[in-house]
Amino acid sequence: MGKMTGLEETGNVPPKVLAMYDAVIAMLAEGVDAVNIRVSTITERAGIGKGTAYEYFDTKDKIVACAIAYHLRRIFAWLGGQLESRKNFGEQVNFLLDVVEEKEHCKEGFLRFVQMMVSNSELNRMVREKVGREEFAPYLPANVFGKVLRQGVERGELRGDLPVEYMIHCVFSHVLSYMMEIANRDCFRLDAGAMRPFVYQGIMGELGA
Amino acid sequence: MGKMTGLEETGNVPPKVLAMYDAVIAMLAEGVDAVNIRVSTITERAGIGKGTAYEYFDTKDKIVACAIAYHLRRIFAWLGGQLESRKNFGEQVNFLLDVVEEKEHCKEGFLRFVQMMVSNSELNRMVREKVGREEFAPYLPANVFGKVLRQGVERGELRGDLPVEYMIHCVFSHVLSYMMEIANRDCFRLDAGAMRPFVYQGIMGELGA
Amino acid sequence: MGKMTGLEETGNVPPKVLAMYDAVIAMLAEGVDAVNIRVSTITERAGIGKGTAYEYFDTKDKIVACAIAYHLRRIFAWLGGQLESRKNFGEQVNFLLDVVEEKEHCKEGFLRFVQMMVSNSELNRMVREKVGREEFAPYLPANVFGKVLRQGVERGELRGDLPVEYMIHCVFSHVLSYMMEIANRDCFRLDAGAMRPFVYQGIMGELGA
Amino acid sequence: MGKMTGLEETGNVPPKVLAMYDAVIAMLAEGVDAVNIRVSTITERAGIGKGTAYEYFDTKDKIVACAIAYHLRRIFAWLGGQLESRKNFGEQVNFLLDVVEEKEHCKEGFLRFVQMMVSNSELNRMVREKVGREEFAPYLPANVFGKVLRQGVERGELRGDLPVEYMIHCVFSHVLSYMMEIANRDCFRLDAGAMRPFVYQGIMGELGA
DNA sequence: AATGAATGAGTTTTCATTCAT
DNA sequence: TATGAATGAAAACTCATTCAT
Repeated sequence: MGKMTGLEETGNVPPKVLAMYDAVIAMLAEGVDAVNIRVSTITERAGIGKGTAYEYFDTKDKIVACAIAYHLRRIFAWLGGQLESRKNFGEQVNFLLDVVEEKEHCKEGFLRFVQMMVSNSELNRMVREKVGREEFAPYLPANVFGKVLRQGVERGELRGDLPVEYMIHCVFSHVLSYMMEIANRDCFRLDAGAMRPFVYQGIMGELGA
Repeated sequence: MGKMTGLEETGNVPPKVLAMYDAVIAMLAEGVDAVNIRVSTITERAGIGKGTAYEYFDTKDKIVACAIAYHLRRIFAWLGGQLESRKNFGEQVNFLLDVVEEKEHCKEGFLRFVQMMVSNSELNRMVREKVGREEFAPYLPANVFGKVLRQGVERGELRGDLPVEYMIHCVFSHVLSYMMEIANRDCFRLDAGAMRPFVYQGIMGELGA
Repeated sequence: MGKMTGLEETGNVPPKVLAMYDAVIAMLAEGVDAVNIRVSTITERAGIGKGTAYEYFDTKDKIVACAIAYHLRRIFAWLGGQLESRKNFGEQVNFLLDVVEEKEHCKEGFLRFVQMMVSNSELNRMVREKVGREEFAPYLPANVFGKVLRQGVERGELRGDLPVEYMIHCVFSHVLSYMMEIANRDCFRLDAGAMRPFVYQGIMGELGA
Repeated sequence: MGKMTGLEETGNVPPKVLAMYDAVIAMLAEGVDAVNIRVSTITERAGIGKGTAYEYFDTKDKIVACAIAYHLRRIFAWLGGQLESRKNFGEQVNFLLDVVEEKEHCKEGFLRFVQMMVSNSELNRMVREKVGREEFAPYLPANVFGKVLRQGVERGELRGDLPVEYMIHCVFSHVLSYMMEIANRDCFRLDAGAMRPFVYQGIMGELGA
């Protein structure tokens, strides 16, 4: 049988593979370093035999890389859906800042995405390769945000004279830094909470019509 | 003899330890995943015996963590010095964007810093612990940027009505995202180069007097 | 799979484990110090892969401790069987003294037992822990000798007015010292051989009816 | 300078060597396995430099073997002196049983002696070699006990018709087994305490005039 | 397709010993 | 003589991968 790519449509993923993905994601969320995840732990937690992992994947790294890619896709698909359900850009930004303040899976996905961007590890190179493929495009943060921003311009809420690329950059950079500041107060020595209104103002001031 | 911490003053680091740090940093720059760095490789490249590594450090992870902490300190000390030698804020921002566009050590240090912020791996936790100590404070990006921004306000180039914390956030987020966009065109699908003027404008427009 | 304890019933020990036990015992008999036995040597001699050892045991010390416990049980089970097949106490004592004079496995087991009693090494503590368990009770020298002595009393060959505990002590102490004297003529400077009749008389004189 | 043998007269041992011997003996008494004693620990506890150990000894094993030999000599010299200060054989036996019941250094020395007798480890072979030399003869248990026993015969307290060798055997075996039974109740499952009068009687009955 | 016992290459770490000072 | 920094050989242990069932 052909091996998995991590880019399959949700419905197309065999249940055992799904169980493996879930096991990997759960361990990452528990703070286990990706490189320290063991095949035996994955298969144990997935409730399958160790050999079975090799029916679906060639190497351990591919298991983890596919799991991460699958996870990122799921997260950003969910994020896109959520954003589109908000009625105006202000609410959308607030929602993003909320997401970034909570501890859960979405924030974790964001951090994972950044990590993938800035790390040269073999594993992250593999994930980048997957995320760079055409199938993944609709779930790239650039496109998720881009869609939202274009709608904001169309609705007349946002300035029309800025390239959409820069608007994406603007939202992404503020959200990312805000998340890092919250996550690492010690290293930033900023009062992240008190800064939220400024961050909100910063985005709206720059992009608002 | 006491073991190393990675926070020693530059002059206080024994030459063999310095050679080890250099070996680690070189490998990281070559794209070797931190977790795949071998003690035997470090000592070979440092030109010392394998046992010697354990005279100065208890474990391999501590070697790598100290090397990274030492590297970050050096980079941000250098960056601070460079920024202070520019005569106005506009030049300082341009310098930052230049730094971020080049391929070399400073950019690498920035990426390493971000990676440390967003990763939960045991190694990065160790680095965070070091970077969070009092001795490191003057080299934290927050403080390096903070100093520059306060001077800009004093010189009347920058708005005085924003909390310096937010100003730091603003510079840091633009610079960081710009760097990520340049490094990963595939994932962002932005024309990073064409965006530089906008990034510059974004920072100056928000913070300028 | 569960790890070995060294107290499994003979039939329950997987063949690879048995091969490891045999390798350990053979090396001990060859005079290799327990602490100098290498995992790689054990597995080589057992004809299995090194990793396999760790399928059945957590650490090297556990391999050796289990092998010794298994060996002691086998030896004392054999000794008990042999003693019971002799028709009277005199023959039983003679058999014990014979055993102690020969160089082979039984004597080696006896010495191993004594060593375990008088040494505080981590390894010997582990063996003591195993030998102190309920499953091992029937093979403890105290019980092996106790059974024989009680039968001697019942048959009217031995005095009935001594506590069986002391009778055990009496046999054990004579046999043990006789063995040490034979093994270390230099340190005792006794003519061990010439002493055998006296040892025999000592035991019989004290315990005989 | 010539290296140490462990058989030097007490007054002839250089103070640094004495400090090393004490460090070794202390560690053994603390339950550290002889083979796990490290040169660096010995010299640290002795308050000397690591290299200094090699001024006096060729190898680590020789350090430990000499320390044990020195210790045994000191213990059995002390024991001989103590025994001779008791006025009759009954008191001497009682003294021996007292010694064996206490937890301290003398008992430890006895156990060490037995361990040396029954173990084939390289280290114990080295100690045996030392203890077998002429200089050590006066301190061998066989001779220490032999002297006492001969005096008992001369005083008419003990039977004159038994070879002194067997009398030594008799005392040694009872004392040794009693000690082992006390130290390892779990493995012997005897009520060692209650047995003391019988042990005393056993020795006196067999050897007494 | 699914399994898990078996494997051994690869890595960290220890520590006796050396030797320049 | 005394030292202790430097060394590297040697050993335990891990875990991805295979393959017979």
